[in-house]
Order: sequence, then structure tokens, then C-alpha cells
Amino acid sequence: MVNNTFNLKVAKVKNSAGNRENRSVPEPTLRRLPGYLFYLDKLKKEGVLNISAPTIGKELKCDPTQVVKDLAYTGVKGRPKVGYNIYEVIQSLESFLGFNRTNEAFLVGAGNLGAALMAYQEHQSLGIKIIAAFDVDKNKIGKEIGGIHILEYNKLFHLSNRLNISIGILTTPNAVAQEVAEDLVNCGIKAIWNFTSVNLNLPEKIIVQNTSMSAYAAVLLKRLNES
Amino acid sequence: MVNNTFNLKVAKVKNSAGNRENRSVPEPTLRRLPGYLFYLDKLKKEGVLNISAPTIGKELKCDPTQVVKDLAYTGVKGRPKVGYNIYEVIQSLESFLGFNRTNEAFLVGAGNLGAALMAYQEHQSLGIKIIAAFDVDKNKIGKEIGGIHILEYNKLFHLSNRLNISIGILTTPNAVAQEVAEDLVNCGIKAIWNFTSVNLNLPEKIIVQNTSMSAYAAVLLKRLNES
DNA sequence: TTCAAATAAAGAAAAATATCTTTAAATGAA
DNA sequence: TTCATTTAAAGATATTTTTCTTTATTTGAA
Repeated sequence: MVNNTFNLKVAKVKNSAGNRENRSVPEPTLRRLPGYLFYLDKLKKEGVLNISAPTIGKELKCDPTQVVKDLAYTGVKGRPKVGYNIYEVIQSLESFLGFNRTNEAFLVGAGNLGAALMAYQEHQSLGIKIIAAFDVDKNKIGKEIGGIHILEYNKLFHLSNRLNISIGILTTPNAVAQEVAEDLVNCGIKAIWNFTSVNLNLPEKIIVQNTSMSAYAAVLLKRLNES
Repeated sequence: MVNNTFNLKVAKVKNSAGNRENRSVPEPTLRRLPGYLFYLDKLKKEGVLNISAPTIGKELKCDPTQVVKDLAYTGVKGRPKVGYNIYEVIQSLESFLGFNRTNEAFLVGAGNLGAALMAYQEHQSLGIKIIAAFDVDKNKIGKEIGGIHILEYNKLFHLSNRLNISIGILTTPNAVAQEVAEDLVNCGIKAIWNFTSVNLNLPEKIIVQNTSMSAYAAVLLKRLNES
């Protein structure tokens, strides 16, 4: 048997830019991992020391073998008849997801959603720390939300030269989304969390995570109307 | 050949409650549809009359046959060599998704995310109209965001008796999420858009759409760190 | 020490989804 | 009118993801 830790199936998928690349972790798994983390954190506070995959599966209503496989991606080992050590599995999840590192980000567009995210990250750990926010609205510039200063948009270039930020959060109006995204890329941003409805046209190497509210509204409405 | 319009494959999948049910539209398709709608709306404003699936695919960077199949779910018919009539396809998408109906909703938890959604829906069509918001915070009660009044939480029961609302938007702190969700169900809510990190335990018939910010943050962080 | 029960891990099968291929229809130009 | 071209639609294949099955390990009780 080869080294277990790296004995993971490598899936060939297409990214948003359409080019094939090797990925070690399936996206559905990645989306489930923070759910485990939150639930396990709650258990830890309750004083639980060990937790089995079937128990997690029962509580989170998903297949126990899926839990085992998802957790295996993080490298954590469970013991038969006992389950996982709660400290080990939380530590493993956090370090795997990068939630224990400081992943610094710029936010552009301190409107509704932008302001919400700024205030939100104070209490809810997203694994991302917003360093500064930018806007063109004179009424917003100079204000502070969730401990984050809102700066003039044209200061973005200057500040990105000094700091080395790799994440950009895009919460601008749709009309300027493409333009701002290109600016972010020129500032050295490597990944964009896109909350607009615009399909961004950016270099292939840029990681784009689209999180459009309307997509989830659509699923909800359809499921409701077909029931 | 049988009637084309209803000649759609019916997928057997498990819903969040774990029980099998028949669904006519795959979730990935549903999530893509609002993206088409937004793009086509933009084209309409530019005066475009017809649009082909290959063109949509090229712009939105996805497979042209996937565009054809996704649009076919809405019932719209395209013409070879011409493509789809832009008015027809937009109308078809909106009516299929229910975006042209008034899908009324209650929102509970007028905090960061809640306030953002209230303000957001003023400008961005999500197909959902928030009728009233509820909170327990005395400082928030009586205020108005995005034209929506914030009411005392205990007024929820009274108001739900008069109005017949079927959608509940859950933007409370995690600690009270389960409790509030149960209240919403008791008020006759049929579908819950859950923005908390809590895995809700509710009757099977209740439609739950989980939209946890941390899930998308996780995907972004992992893709960034593995690149 | 032995054995039964519980469980993670690995592998196989099934289901769902995406991509590729073929077909047939419609258009506009010759 | 004819024909090449474009395209939607339908079907087939491939990929990805989930679920089911088997195996082997560990634990605690007899």
C-alpha cells in the first residue's frame, strides 16, 4: 500500500474558464466541510471528546460513508469503535480549509451586501479577513463598518502595492463589475469572490467564486412551486 | 414521438431530508438559469432580437449543448439557424423560475445579512418580495430598510394569520436559528432560505435552501491555496 | 484471552451530471 | 428551387458524485 495520506483520487474537471485541471478535492466535499466544522465546534463546547461518522451523518442528515470520505480528504484518522477525536478533527478541518490562517482580502463596493459582509466577518469566521474596503461614494468613504475602513476607490492601486493581498471581494453594482474585477487583477489579486450577477471575463489563472443570490433564490422558488 | 414539451427526464434524487422524490429539473440547471436571464436581459437592452445557444455558451463560458438543454427545461423553443427569440426566452425563463410572480416572504433577523437582503431586493430582482422583517432588538424594531418595516418578533404569529406567506428568510444568529425555524413552520411557512450555519431539523415537507457564506469561502480558499 | 460489536477505510455499484456525437429542421444564398 | 450551412433537439458516452458493500481494525465485555 502506498502512502495513505496522498492516496486520493484526482478528479479531472473544468474550471469556470473552461480549461481542464487536476483537483484533489471535489467541490461538493469542500462545500460540506464548513458544515462539519461548525457542528463539531458546537459539540466541542458541549464537552464531547469523540464523535463517529454515523453520528455526524445522522445529525447532519447525510450518508455516513460520505462523512468518512469527506473527512479523509483533510487527512484526519478515526479509530474504529471510537470515531474521531474532536480536537484532532476540528484542527484538521481548519488547517485543511485554511480557516486558521489569515487570508487577507480587499472588498470593493461597500453597498448593501458589501457592508453586510464587513459586519458579518466580525462575528462569523469565514476564514477571510477583510483588510480594507473601497467605494466611489463620497458618503461612504471615511466610514468604518465592522472595524474596517472604507477608502476611496482610487486608493486601491496604491494600497495593493504596499500590501500583498490575494483575495478580492466584489460587491459592486453589476454595471461596473467587469471593470472593477480587471482592476483587482491588475492589483495582483489572485482570487475573486464575485457576488454580482455578471459573468466575469478574466485571465484563466484567476480563481473566481461566483456567489449569486439569485441562483439560490431560483432553486428555492422552483422547489416551492413544484411542490 | 410523444409530446415534446413534457419529454423531460425525471431524476430521482434525495432532498435535504434524505427522502427520495421526483424532480423534473436538476439543481445545477436551476442554478444556471438566473445567469442566462441576467445576460439575456442585458442583450435585450442592447436591442438584440435573437440569440443562439452557441453564442450564449461562448459568452458565459459553458457548453452550448448544456445551454440548449437548460433552456429546453423552461419550454422555450429555438429555431435552427436563428436561435431563440430574446423576448420569448426571457419570458419563458421568468415564468419558469417564478420571477414574474410575487413570491412573498418574511425575514427574521434584521442584522447584517438580513438588512443587506432587505436593501438588496430593492434593486436586484431575486423573484422574492420581503413583506416584513422581524427582530427582537429594540433598536431595530420600528426602523425601515429598503422600504420594509422591522417589526417585533412576537408579531410574527399574528401577521402570519392574516397574510398567507410561504417563504421565510432566516438571517438570525446561529444560536436561535433552529428555534426560529420551528416558529416559522408553525406559522405556515413552506420554504426556508437558511443563511445560518445551522443544519435545521424540520419536517420533511419543508423546503430548506441552505446558503452558507462559509461554504463558498471554503471553496475559494482551497482553490487559492492549492494553486 | 477470546469474541462480538462498532467503526473507519477501501472498493464497487449506482445515480446524476456534463460533454460529445448524430440527426433533422430551417434558413438564406446561389 | 436547390443546396450548403447553421442550429436546436435527441441520443450516446464519459465524467463526477453519491450510495452501497465488503474488509479489516479496534475496543470493551465475557
